[in-house]
Amino acid sequence: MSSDPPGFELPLRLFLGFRVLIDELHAELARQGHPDMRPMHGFALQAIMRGGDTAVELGRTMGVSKQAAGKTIETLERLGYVERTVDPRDTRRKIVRLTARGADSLERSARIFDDLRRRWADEIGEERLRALEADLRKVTPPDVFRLDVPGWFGGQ
Amino acid sequence: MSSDPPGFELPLRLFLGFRVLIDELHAELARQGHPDMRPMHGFALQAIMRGGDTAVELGRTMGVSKQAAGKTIETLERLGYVERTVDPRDTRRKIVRLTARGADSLERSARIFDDLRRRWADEIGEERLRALEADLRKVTPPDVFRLDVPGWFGGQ
DNA sequence: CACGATAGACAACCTGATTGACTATATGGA
DNA sequence: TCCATATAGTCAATCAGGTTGTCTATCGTG
Repeated sequence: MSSDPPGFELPLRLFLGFRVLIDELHAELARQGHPDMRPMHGFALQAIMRGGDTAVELGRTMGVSKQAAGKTIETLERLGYVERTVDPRDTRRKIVRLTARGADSLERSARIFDDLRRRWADEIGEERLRALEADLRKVTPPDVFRLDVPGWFGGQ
Repeated sequence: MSSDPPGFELPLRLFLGFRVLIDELHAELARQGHPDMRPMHGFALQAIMRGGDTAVELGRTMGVSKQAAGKTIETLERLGYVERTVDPRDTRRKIVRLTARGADSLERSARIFDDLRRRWADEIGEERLRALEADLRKVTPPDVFRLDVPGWFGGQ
């Protein structure tokens, strides 16, 4: 009977797989006119689309402080991916909205991710890829957009 | 015929899987007497064991500058995970070595990772888990320790 | 023995996160 | 109606971890 692989390989492979996909996404995004996009920006834009329409909301969705979310929005605004307008019904709030450029980057990202998935399917087989996705769904939280992603690696 | 899942789910699931394992590792490490360990520390300690016995070497192994590696070593030294001695044959070099505490943290990590892997195997089946690992090996770089991990997310 | 390469340290700077404090605006209850 | 409290956004200080550039000490070789 063959022994199990060491447990430490699994997280590393998961991370490497993630990293490979994200790196290829951004290499291709750069080729398609979005050289300034960073991994975090895609997550933030997604979070903004799904109801994170103010700094506080975005912070809640991404699991960071409202100040950090505000800085991210500032960066995205400077890069031309979002714009802010005041909420006429509550002048404290500043509504964040994707610009055409922001929407374009998300559409291209979706297409590129589909292409990358197809390449993995070619490599390991569509059946195996579906199984891999189904298995990961079993061992990860259901809501894929509640990432709490930024800064959890290494920080404090 | 059923349509493919959207491509963007794959990287997110990979990341979430990674994150779940790392978070549980560190929760358990904290319970076992290593509350100060951060994800990066584990990688650095591993890299130090595998031939990264000076700042320059560690930097090369981890894909960061020697200055960044030096800062990491400083942190690990302050936390009591490594110690530095001068190389008697080359007084420029300062040899980094794991302390007993550093070695203990790696042994515990290995055991915890094995336990976590077993839990995944219970959940999705040993066969499926082996298939998942094998498939990921096909689509990721061979050397699992050359991560270039720090700072690639969001940087520039 | 002198010169080029290497190891480590120091400084300045960048990014992205945090907490704390402050201002302005809403909102709900006495 | 008015005041207390909660909320949105911003500013400032701080931290971690990364970068590049510079400097010194030491090594090793032609």
